[in-house]
Amino acid sequence: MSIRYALLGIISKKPVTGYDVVTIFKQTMIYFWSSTHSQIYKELHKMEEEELITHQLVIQGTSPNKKVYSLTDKGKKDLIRWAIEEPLKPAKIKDEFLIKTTIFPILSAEEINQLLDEVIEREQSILAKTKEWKEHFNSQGDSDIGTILTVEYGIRYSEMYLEWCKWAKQMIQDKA
Amino acid sequence: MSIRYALLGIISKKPVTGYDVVTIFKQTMIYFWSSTHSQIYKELHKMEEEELITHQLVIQGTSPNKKVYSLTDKGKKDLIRWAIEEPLKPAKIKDEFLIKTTIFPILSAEEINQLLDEVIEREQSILAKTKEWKEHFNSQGDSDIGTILTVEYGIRYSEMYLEWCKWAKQMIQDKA
DNA sequence: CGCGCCATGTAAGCAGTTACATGATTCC
DNA sequence: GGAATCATGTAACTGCTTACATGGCGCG
Repeated sequence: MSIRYALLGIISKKPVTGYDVVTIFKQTMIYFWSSTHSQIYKELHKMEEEELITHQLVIQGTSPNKKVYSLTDKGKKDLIRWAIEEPLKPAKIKDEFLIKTTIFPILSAEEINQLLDEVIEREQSILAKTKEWKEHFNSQGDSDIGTILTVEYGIRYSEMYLEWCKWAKQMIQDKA
Repeated sequence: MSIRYALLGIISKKPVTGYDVVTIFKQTMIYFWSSTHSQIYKELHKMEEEELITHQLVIQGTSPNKKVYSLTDKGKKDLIRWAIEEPLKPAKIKDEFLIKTTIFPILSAEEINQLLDEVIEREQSILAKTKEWKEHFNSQGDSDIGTILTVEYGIRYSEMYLEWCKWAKQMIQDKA
């Protein structure tokens, strides 16, 4: 159900198409939520049925037509109500690599090292992209406090992860 | 599908009941995965059908009978195959609080502060429990490297989160 | 006598993923 | 000519959550 409020949050900043919602979602929210265009389009339809958003059809001569969504009053009220009244659900992480970590005792040193290197590479690449996005966002002169805070979260998360990997490597070497 | 390997990992350490699997899962894996007894019992049944695990029924005179599960050879092979061959899927986080963060611009200073305090309290309580579990685990003389690494991950994650919250509070004050 | 722990399961429903499906434009 | 981007959707399936359901034991 929270995906709904993530999308309402995006639309609350400015009117956007479904396609834009997907793009913005992936740019600004992958650090703490995940979804696909498939789920997002469905949720937009549901929210429109419930009158939380409306759309205006924009006929574009040549390129495909598009629906530009904006919040209704009801939508804005519901978004704020959710933010301040709805009790916080605990955060959920699903990280396969950490499952693999639990069975390190039955893997060989090489296998463990390969896995760790793989995950370090993955995380470094994510961190680089996040920093790039932060630079891009800063250079736009945009100062949306929400975006500033969540991008920083993304960076800190990746940095913590990489530190932990480095520590884990050391730990394993010491134990061997 | 990964939940399966989390459970196989638990059972690989020593034969356990479904109830034990649930308990151990919640003690050692909540930092990076989430599930419920409902899903776990179902998955155990499926895995037994596929001959990755077997059980022995233990009749307990007075208390309810229990099924003690252990890995089959097939199960152990599949677990290791998964760990070293299956490509890593990216980690997924679902954190409602960070969705709320994105709409800070439409909330009042008090509302934001209340939300932040709430989340700080939540995270402090999680961190305290994790540290407690680490102490308990250390005092057992157990030195399972998987557990050492993942508990440390849990602690570092919570510490990062709290640091970020503190930073966010400062940031919001500076902007005001 | 009630609460928490041990112990196991099922059913209904919602959330989320993957694959299928289409098509124009722009840039190289 | 082909790839990337803009643009929108549906179908089938799997995963996950919430609620329902039961019951004995040990402790205070």
